[in-house]
Amino acid sequence: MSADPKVLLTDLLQTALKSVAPELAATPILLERPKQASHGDFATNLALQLAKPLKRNPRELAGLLLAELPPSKLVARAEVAGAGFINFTLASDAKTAVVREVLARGADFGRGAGKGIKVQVEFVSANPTGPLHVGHGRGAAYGASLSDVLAFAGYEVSREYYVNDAGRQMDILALSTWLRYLAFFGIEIPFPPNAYRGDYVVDMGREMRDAHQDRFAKVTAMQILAGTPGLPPSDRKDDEAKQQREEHLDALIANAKKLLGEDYPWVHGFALNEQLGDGREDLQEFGVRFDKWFSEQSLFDTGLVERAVIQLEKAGHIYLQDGAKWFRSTAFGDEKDRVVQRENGLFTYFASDIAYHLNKYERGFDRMIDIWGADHHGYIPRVKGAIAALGLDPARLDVALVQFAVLYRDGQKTSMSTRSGEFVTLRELRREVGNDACRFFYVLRKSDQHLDFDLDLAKSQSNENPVYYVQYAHARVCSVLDQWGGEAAELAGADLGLLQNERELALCARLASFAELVQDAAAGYAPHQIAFYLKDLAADFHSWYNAERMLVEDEALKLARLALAAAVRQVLVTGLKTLGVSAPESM
RNA sequence: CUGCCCGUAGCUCAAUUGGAUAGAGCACCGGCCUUCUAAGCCGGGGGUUGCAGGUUCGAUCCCUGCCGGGCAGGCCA
Repeated sequence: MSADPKVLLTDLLQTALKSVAPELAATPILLERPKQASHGDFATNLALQLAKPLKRNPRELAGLLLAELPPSKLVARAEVAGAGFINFTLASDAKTAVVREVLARGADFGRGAGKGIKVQVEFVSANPTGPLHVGHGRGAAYGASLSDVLAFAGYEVSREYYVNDAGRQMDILALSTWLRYLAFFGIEIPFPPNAYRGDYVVDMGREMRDAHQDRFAKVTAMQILAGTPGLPPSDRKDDEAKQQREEHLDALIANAKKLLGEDYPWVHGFALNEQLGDGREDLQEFGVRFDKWFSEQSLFDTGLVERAVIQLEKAGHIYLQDGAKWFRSTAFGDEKDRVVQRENGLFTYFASDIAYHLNKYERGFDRMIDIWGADHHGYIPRVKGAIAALGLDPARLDVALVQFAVLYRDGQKTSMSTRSGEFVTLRELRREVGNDACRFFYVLRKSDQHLDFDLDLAKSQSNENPVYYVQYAHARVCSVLDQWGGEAAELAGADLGLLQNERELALCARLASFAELVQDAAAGYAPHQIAFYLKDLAADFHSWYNAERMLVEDEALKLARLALAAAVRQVLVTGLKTLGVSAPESM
């Protein structure tokens, strides 16, 4: 017998449909759980759907369907309501059966059957040029939770971090580190304003000195500055001054490469590994793990970037202009064409990104999800365009945009400038509010919504804090089961027919909707739905807890209630786990 | 100027993807601890879903036009 009432009702309706309107037997049967308890446990709009093609009154059709509906012991009541809905109320046996199922399946309750669909989720992918900040934190929390929800829903998930280890930004970091290192030997030039100025760069310089003494310091300030255009006055903000600063920086990088020679890759690699390692550790502490760290440099090393551009060229989507190679992305809906190879022969970031996505497709993922900061939204048409131009299906790629998080303290916005060096790092945020509150708050909003992150609320150990509210429900169950002291096996045989009051049946209905919710959250890339569900489940539990006692004299009733409590605990644990939040046994 | 996203209770946000009387939390008011954890519960007030049209049995959701806010528009990443 199918334990799933939804499947049963679908079958019953199918039968009724065939006899009422055989020509429309293919009409999809939608069953939803009404928001209002008075509308029963399930409702269908089938009659409303049929009304138009049959040109008949929906309420009348609903009545005909009801008349043809085969009877079932699990259905206590079925009635026409509203504009033509059919509402079903389940027999209480059918409602409470879920408790036994939760206890039997344990951590697997709610898990979707394997779909055999391979999904890759790429997220964070921050430049390893400094500490992760609170914006990356949201991408990390969202990506990790989404991945876990997808995996739990039955997809084969691969979590990936794209490491931008090639390109100018890394050179700037290497230069910055070297300059800080040199300062320890009294070799100093004015520190470029557009280089990386954070304290962590000074720390890396110090580490270099401690490990290698003056090995990289056999130069003079004069040599480093040789041939550079110099810096314009710091108060000049015009375009010409900005450009001169960039040229100055590039000249310094060129000098560093020349002066360090074979040591330059060492310095570059040192800075990269330090920052990448720091980020990896940061994320690991945050409960965020990746299956693969994909190197951008490897795309150049294996010649894939070149191959990707050649492939586009062969397909006729590349043209030459002003000495550069342009991809005709306007042919694929982009606003303007984009350069893939510069006049100086260097490939653009876009070129390696095309290669990266080509590589993803070649690895055979059925679906790919890129999680980007919302400021990159303009980048979507060109990437999808390039994928289409390569003869691949862009619909297999979804880009999920994550809006910025704004921190509030004492009702005031806190600054998160990345330039000044006073930006708030993910690590600082985690230390201040704790990993659990961090993870939960980050996914408490739809990802494409701006997030106001209230630091005071996240830290408060009070009923205002939704994290504690959910965790507290879990701790309460633990406490009661602990005081009972019996064996879990005793609960499996409890007489669930004794669960009869409204709050108990509501709790059962909530548990029964979990698997469906997981599927919805996965399909909509919406882990926030898990968070809201857990809040609702906790609320149902707290309400029941205050209204009824579990440890009552009546042995059978006690077991039934404890079984329900244990089932609630299991789903709380499962749900919190997908969000990366702990479930403490006492608080 | 152009493109994308957003606009829901005083505040922060949901709304089963087009469903029934639009829901929570905070804030405000009033109750509940000699009984399994009061980090909890129960009750109350609070809305023309930015505005104006359109599509249909039915719109917070889809289409058009305004108003307001955010982001983007490099041979940067």
